[in-house]
Formats: sequence, C-alpha cells, structure tokens
Amino acid sequence: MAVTIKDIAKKCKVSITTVSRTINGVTEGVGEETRNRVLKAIKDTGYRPNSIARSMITKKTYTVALVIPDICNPFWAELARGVGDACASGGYHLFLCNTDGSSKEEREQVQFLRESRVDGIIFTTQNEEEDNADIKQFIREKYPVVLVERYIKDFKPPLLVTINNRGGIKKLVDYLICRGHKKIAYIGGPKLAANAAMRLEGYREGLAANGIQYKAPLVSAGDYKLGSGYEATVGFLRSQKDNFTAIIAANDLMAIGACGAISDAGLSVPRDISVAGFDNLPLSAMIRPHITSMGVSIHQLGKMAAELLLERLSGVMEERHIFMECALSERNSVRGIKNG
Amino acid sequence: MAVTIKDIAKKCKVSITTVSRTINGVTEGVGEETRNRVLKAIKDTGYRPNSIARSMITKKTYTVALVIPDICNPFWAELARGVGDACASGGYHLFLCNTDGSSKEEREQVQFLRESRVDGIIFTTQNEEEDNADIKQFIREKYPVVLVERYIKDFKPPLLVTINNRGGIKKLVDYLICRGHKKIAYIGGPKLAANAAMRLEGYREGLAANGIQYKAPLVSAGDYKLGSGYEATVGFLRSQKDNFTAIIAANDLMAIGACGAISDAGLSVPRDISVAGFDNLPLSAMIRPHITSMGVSIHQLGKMAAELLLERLSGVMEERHIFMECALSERNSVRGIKNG
DNA sequence: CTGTTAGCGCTTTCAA
DNA sequence: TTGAAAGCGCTAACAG
Repeated sequence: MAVTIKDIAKKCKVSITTVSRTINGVTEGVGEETRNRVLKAIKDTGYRPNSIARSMITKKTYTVALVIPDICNPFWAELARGVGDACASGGYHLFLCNTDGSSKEEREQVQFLRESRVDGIIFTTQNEEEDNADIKQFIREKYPVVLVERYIKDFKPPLLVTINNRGGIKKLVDYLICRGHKKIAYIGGPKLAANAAMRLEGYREGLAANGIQYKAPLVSAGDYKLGSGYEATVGFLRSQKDNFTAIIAANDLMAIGACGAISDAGLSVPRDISVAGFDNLPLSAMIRPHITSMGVSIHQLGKMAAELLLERLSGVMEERHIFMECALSERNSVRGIKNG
Repeated sequence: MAVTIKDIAKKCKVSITTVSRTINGVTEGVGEETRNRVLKAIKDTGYRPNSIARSMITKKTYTVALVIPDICNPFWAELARGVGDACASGGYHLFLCNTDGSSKEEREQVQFLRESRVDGIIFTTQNEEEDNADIKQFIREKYPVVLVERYIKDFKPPLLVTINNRGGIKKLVDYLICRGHKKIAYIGGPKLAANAAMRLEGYREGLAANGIQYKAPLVSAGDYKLGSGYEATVGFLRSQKDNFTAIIAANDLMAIGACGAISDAGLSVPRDISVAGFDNLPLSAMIRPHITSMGVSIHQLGKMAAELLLERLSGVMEERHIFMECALSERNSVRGIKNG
C-alpha cells in the first residue's frame, strides 16, 4: 500500500493539516522545525500526495485531452507535439485520443470532461459525419473547449484557432503564376471538409485575380491522404497531359503522392511538372524533391491552441479567435518557366 | 455544478446506494421499477458518475501512460497508435509524454503512477543519460511497467517487448549479399543506444557469415535521425567512393537521409548505390524510391506492449518477454548486381 | 503555530 | 429489495 498523508502525520506526530500545508508550500502556519521534520519524513518514505484525492476537492486535474483523427499523420503528430509542449510548460498532462474521424470517440472524450477526468479538451478537424451537436451543446454549457481548424455552421465557438486557408492557397497560386505557370491543376481535399472548401475557394480566387479561367477538368477531389494525390495525378497525366505545367495539392501529403505519380510516369519534378503543397510539413523538407509548400507552423498551431485552453483554465473567460497567416517555404519542387 | 449521485438519489427518492448499484449494473438488490426510475433520471439529467471519486475508492483509473522521445518521429507515432488502439479496445485511456530522451520527464511520469493517476506505464527506448535507477527501482516495487526496446544492464524486467535487432540486420546483410553486393557500408545508431550496438553486431555477424571482412571506414555512427544518415553518406561518398555498392542504415530515417545525399550527389538509388533501412516505417513505402527495409510491424509492437500492460493490470502476474522477429519488405531501393 | 472537523462523490460492508 | 454509515486521501474552513 502506498504511503498516505496520514502515515506522514503519524510518523511526525503532527496533524494531517500540517502535512498538507507543508506539501502545498504554505509556509505560514507551519513552524520551521515542524516543517523540516515533515519534509524529511516525506523524503524518507518517498511519499507522493495522491492527486486523485486532491482533484476531488480542488476540481482540477491539470490534465487536458487532445482529440485528433490519427497520430500517424505527420500533421497531427506535429500538432500534438506543440500541444504537448505547451501543456508540459503549463504543468498539464495530456490525454491523446485518435478518432479516425468518427464522432463516437469524440463523444467519449466529452464524457471524460463530464466525469471530471480532464479540465478541458482540444478538438481538431472537422467531423464530417454530423452536425457537431454534442460539441456545440458542450460549448454552450461553458465547458472549456478549444477548436482547431474546425468550422461549425452558424456557430462561433469562444475559443478557436484557424488557418487562413483561402488566403494561403491564393498566395500559392500567385506564386506559381509569378513563376510563369498559367495552367495549374488542383487536387482538393474531401468534399465535406470545410477547410477543403476554403482552399478550393483560394484556388479559384487566385486564378481569377490573375485573369486565368477556372477549368473543372483540372480540379480533382482527394481525401488529404497520400494515395489520393497519387491517383489524382495519374488521372491528370492521362487525360490532361498538356493542359497543365503545375499542380497545387491542398495538402503536402497529396503533394508527395503527386510527386510519386509523376516520377512513376517517368517524368521529373520540377523539370516536367511543378508541384506545390499546403501545410508545410517538416517531412516536405526532408524528402526528394523538397516540396515547396504554403502553411503555418504546425507546432505553433498546436501550441497556441493549448495556450488558449490553459489561459481559459486559469480563469480568463474572454473569447479568442486566432487566425494564422500562411507563409511560403520555397523549396525545389517548383521551377520557373517562360511559356506556360 | 455538475449533477452528482446525490441529485439522482434525491430526484428518485431512493438512497445513493441504489443509484450506485444501478450505475454499476448490479441488478441484484434493485427492483425492476426502481431501477427504471433511476435510469430515467440519469438520462434526463445527463448525469455521468465522477470517475475521479470512483477511482479514489477502486484505486483504478483505467488510464495508462506512454513515454516516448518524440511523437513527431514516425516510428513513435506509429507505436503510439498501436498502443492507443489496444488501450481503447481495453477501455483504457492514454497519457502521452514526450521526453526528448531526457530522464526528467520519465521521472515525471513515474510520479504520476505514485500519485495514482495512472494504472501503469509503457516506457520506450533507451535513456542514454543514466542507469535507469528510477525505473529499475520502480519495477522492483512491482509497479505495472512494460518496457519496449529498452535494455537495462544486468536487469531483466518482468514485462518486456523487444525486436530481434541483431538477427534482423544480419538477415538484411544476407539479403544484400544474395543480391550480389559485397561492399556494404553501414550507418549505425547512437553509440550509447543498446539496440544500436545489437544492430551493429548483426552487421558484423552478417559479413562474417558470408566471409566478408569488416572494414571500419565503411561504418559510421549516426543518431537515428535523418540528417545523420545524410551526413554519413556524404562522408562515404567523399572518402570511400568506390569501396561500396550498398548502404545499410540502422533505421529508415537515416536511410532516407542517405538517399537524399546520393541524389544530391547526382547519383541514383538504386542504380548507382543501393540503400536498405531498418524499422520498416510506413513512410518508407510512400516516398521515392520506396525504401527496402527490415523490421517488425510497429503498430503491432505498440499493440503488444499495451496488451501486456493491460493483462498485467487485470491481474496476470506472469513474466513475459516478447521477442519480435523481423521481416523484409522488398521495395526498390536495392538492385541486384553481378560484380560487387 | 497547530489541530479538529467537515466534506469532495463515490463504493462497500452491514443491517434492516 | 433497500438504506445507513463508514471511509478512500486529501483540502479547507474554523477553532484554539
């Protein structure tokens, strides 16, 4: 059996209150000598206060939950690290929950909050299955929740971190056009994902701003996974062979898939076709070719989300919406051309 | 304030004992009619039992902690997913802790166990800083801990999952030799890592078994990170140009780095130089070239570790050592040659 | 400066 | 079939 506050009290012949005070660093109300005796007993026995018991009274667990689709996806891993770092700095611990996009797991975590196991939750990504009724309800009840890149129709959550998707992709289009490309294919995200819609908008807007006509055959919908980028590119290569000189993928994973397809077709990136991605995964700078990508610091994204949550948990009740701007990381998957 | 068991009891005009029984599915001792009334009240109020209070009595949290160096490393992410999946299946929740290899964070988690916030811990990787005194002590005290790929000198933990590093690399050497390679360079892991030593042993053993002499200049020590694979390869290319036709990297990340260096030198994998890795990361099958790699299923590795822990938590006290065998995933970073 | 007392929300004997 | 009461390990008034 683990040693408890009672054991220490008995050992030192003081009350548990005195021990409690010592543990909690309450110097006032404990004599120097007593205090040292208690401290020594704690050290000798290896006593650790039972934080479950403590939580029961304080209603604080110093624990938060992060809900993501899949930690194996480098984007979520990076985000999780940012969240984890911020939590650690703030003295919080982190629950990890992989949902694979299912809302069942999300509900699980929400229960966790109700069961007072966590002080707050960070939800990421759009759940495509339903209308987020649970989360909406939950936020209305003032539970500490922060949403990351999650857009709920007709509902503005008090704590939200988002990326400028539309603006980011638009800047990427501008960039490609500056580099001489005029025929730019686009591999989008899942039809139901809100941020995919925004990215697509950015693409259209970018073309329009440069007086280039939008062409449906040059747009394909992927699922943000590598394979779909590959497939889409195979499709472009088959049916649109000479109608594009560059591909923008709505995320880096699909851009990597696109590069694979191009390479498998015996062509070269960027010599034959340029490819640009979105998200700016650290991975994109590691592989060949290094993928030129638009994005925010994902680690920072996670960090900010966690900081927002911790602030809220420390009592700050203000609404906050952090809107992160994208920056270009120019690498070598895009080349300049003369005649698009 | 959240609704408690008391509220339900009051609402139904029964004792909290009756409510408790209903919550816990104890049918004996609760009348059909009473039971339904309670169930209805629970549903109406959205009551969730406070699991902190429950844990205090039962001494169970249904929570385990996973301690890894860095979730951003795809190896650990994959492992974490395996652990997470097994935990979810068993009704457990998962704490994630990134240590960056520092033992401070590890100690943190151990405290967590002492504070009865988690029921058990999975520790991964060798801590290179010290002698694992804390963990050893902890295991001796019979705390539920499972070690993954962690080798502690003169100490056999009761619950352990390891990879056949030596045998795996040896098989990889055999494979390359079968494919005609005789001059095989090797990029090892960190000098202090126990599994790096085993992998190096496998390399030497593989050469010896095939009557090939070990040559120190063809061996370089990396740190399991991509950059070190790159650097090592640059070194080989500079000073050992014609002395090798293939490179074995002690992990896939370094193999990817090696491919990058080769490509940057204007050479091609596998045409000019073959590269093989270890770990068999899913990532290795996604990039170009697809990296031929030896390894175990990382997801499975994590799953087994978690299952071992959950078994232990369910009362099984047997010692278990799972020794996972490696398998080759033949892809296209290695080519057969006639004259090594 | 120190201790007594009353819970936190729940489970678990033990009686009724 | 039910409930009263004790207590998990701790904090937090409130006394002394």
